[in-house]
Amino acid sequence: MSKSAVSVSATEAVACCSPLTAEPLSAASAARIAPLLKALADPVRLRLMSLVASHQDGEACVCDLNDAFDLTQPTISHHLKVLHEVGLLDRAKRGVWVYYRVNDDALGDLASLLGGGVR
Amino acid sequence: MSKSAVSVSATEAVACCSPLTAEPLSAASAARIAPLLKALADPVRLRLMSLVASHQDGEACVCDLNDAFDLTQPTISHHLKVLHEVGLLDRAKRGVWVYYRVNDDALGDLASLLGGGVR
DNA sequence: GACAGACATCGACCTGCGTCAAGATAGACA
DNA sequence: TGTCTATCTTGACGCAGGTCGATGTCTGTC
Repeated sequence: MSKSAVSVSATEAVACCSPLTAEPLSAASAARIAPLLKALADPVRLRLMSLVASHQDGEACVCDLNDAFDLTQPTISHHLKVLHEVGLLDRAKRGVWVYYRVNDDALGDLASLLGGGVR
Repeated sequence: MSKSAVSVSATEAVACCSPLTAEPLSAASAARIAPLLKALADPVRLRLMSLVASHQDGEACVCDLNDAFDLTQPTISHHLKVLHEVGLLDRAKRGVWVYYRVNDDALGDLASLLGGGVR
């Protein structure tokens, strides 16, 4: 699987040479990774990820997230959808409420790509 | 020209903040970090970073980078400028040629933010 | 069955970004 | 000094993306 460009063994990643710096990225790999970064490259979505991740039990209800921003509910819903579509957030509907949870694997892979995460 | 010192220290921008999953990110912190991610959130710039980092001696000339893409030289120059302005790439002009080098601290701090790694 | 609340989707507006062609700048060399 | 080469800057175009108001869908309650 070509995903190896992203999910490189974290133990091999050293401070001096992260996967990104180890060898030239192929155009295909770059095209696959860029959307993940683009999804994170927004202040609102960055805070959403952080809010969800640091929330109790690691998951947060949309109603909680709405209150943290001066934005309308559709806008928050849109940002959550973007994060969900790239795989950074998982969705779970329980009754009337919808809960979001951070996908640690996806986030970890990105960290490995940039700097190796483990130092 | 007097506007050569546009670039900010990417290290300062990130170093202030704890990992994404530890506690909610402030709006100010998110606004500082998002531009860094946005600079990386482009397939061309992702490959440029990778090409520069994995090049001999860790630095690459613009002429080398142009050949790796089906884009015009001004477009490559534009992308390099974006990466330089957020502090992800360092610039050095020697004679006619301009060499770019990856700022490892900036990349490492981004990775720490995403992966929760403590330095 | 009808109503109310939580969340998603749709359509529209406006800003920002990637790209290119053309011109400008700076160092090297005769 | 003048010319050549390598690179950067400017201006313009088209498209993608963030935001909002209005509307739709689903679930639980009376």
